[in-house]
Amino acid sequence: MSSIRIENFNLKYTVESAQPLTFFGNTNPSGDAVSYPCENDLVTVYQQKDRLSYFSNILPNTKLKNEVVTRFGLSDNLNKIYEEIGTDKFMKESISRYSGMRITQNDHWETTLCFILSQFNNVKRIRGIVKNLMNMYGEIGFHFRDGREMSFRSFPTPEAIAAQSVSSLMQCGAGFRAKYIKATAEMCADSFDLKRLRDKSYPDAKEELLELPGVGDKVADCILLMGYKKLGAFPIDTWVKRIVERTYFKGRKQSLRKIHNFAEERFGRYAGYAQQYIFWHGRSLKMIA
DNA sequence: ACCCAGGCGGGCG
DNA sequence: CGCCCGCATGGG
Repeated sequence: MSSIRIENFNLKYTVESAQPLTFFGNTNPSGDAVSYPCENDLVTVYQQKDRLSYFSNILPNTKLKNEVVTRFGLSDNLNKIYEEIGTDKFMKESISRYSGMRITQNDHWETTLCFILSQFNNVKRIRGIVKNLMNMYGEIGFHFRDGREMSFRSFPTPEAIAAQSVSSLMQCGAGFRAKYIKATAEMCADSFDLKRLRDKSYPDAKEELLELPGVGDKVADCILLMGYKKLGAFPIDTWVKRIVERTYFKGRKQSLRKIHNFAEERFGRYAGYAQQYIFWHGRSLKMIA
C-alpha cells in the first residue's frame, strides 16, 4: 500500500458522479474507497483527507501510481479550471458545493459500453446491467489481500460482447440497448479502432464515434470526456439543457447547436468540467421543468 | 396502476 | 433541419 499527497480532490464526489467508475467500481458505504478491475488485477484506492492510498497485487508501483493519477485526473490543475469555468454565481456555488470532483479517464471501450447503456436509463439500473455483463462475460481473476483470496471479474471485451446473442444480452437487463451494444461491439472487435481516435481532434473523433450504433450527440460527448479526456466536450442531456436554458437564456428553449456554441464560448477548453458541475448543482437545486 | 430514467434511430413535413 | 414517436426494464 503506497500513498501520495493530494489537494482539491474528493474521491466520493468523483466516484459517485455517474462516471464509468460509478458503474463498474465497488465503493464502500462511506464512499471514501473504491475498487475496480484494471489490467487483470483489482486496484483499490482510499482517501483520508489529503492522502490518497492505493493498492494492487501485480502492478509495479510506478505504473500503479501512474494509473491512479491518470484515472482520477489528479494532474488536472483544478485551481486553473475553477478560475476559468467559475464565470458566475451559479458556477461558483456549484464549484463550492462539489469541490474536488474531478473528471476521470477510463478505457475507451469500457466508457463506450457504459454510456450506450446509460441512454434513457437510471444510474442504479446501468450499474446493475454492467455488473451482470461483467459476471456473465468478464474474465475471472483472483486477488490476494491481507492473506485472503477473493475473485473478481474483469470488464468484458468487445469480442466477448460481440459473441453473445441479443437475447442473452437482454437477459442481463440491457433492454432495447442490447442490439446497440452487440452491433457496436462487433464493429470495435473488427475494424473500428477506438484507440486511433485518441490522436484526433475533438470534432473529428466525435464524428467517428457517431458512426457507432447507439452513440448519439450526448453519449459521444460522454465518451470523449471520460474515455479520451477531451475536456472541451460538453455532454448535453435533458438536465443540462434545461439548467443552461434557465440559467443563461431566461428559460427560452435552445437547440443543441446553440447550447454547444454557448458552452464553447463561455467555458472554452474546460467545458466538460463545467458540464459536470452544472449537472450536479442543478439537480441538487431540483431545477426541474 | 402509473411514471420516469443524464437518448437514440427512424420517419415525417 | 425540427419535431415526434417507440423503446425494455425496474424502482418510486
